[in-house]
Amino acid sequence: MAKKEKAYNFFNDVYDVVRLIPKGRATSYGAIATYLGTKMSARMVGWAMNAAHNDKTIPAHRVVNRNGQLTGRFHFKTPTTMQYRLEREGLKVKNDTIVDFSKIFWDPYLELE
DNA sequence: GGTCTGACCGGCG
DNA sequence: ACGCCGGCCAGAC
Repeated sequence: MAKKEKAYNFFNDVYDVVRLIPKGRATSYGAIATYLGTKMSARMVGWAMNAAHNDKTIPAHRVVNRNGQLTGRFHFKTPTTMQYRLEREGLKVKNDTIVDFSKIFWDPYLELE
C-alpha cells in the first residue's frame, strides 16, 4: 500500500512540475527527473506522462527529450498535435525538433530552486 | 509470477 | 563521431 502511494506521489510530482511550465517554454524529461531527485529515472517521467493522458490539465506537449525532439508526438491524438500546440505558443518546431531549444528551455531546478 | 518494454539519459567502445 | 549498452521504476502480457 505504502509503496504504491509513494509511486503515486512520484507521478503526482511530475504532473505538478509539468503544470508549472510557463507558456512558450519547454523542458526535458531528464530535467524533471533531476529536479525530483531521481535523475536516473528519466524514463519514469515519460511513463508518468503516458498516464498523464488521463489528466488534460497537464501540458505534456511542453515536455520533450534532451534534444528538444518531440519524441512523444505519437502519443497524442494526432502526431501533429504536439507540434501544433507548441507553435501556437510561439515556439518554432522543425523536423519534430524545437528550434533553439536551449533558449526556451525551462529548467525547474533553476526556476523553482 | 517472471519477463519485457517504455514519451530517457549518460557513459563507453 | 557514431552506436551500443546498462540503469532506473512501473505497468502490461
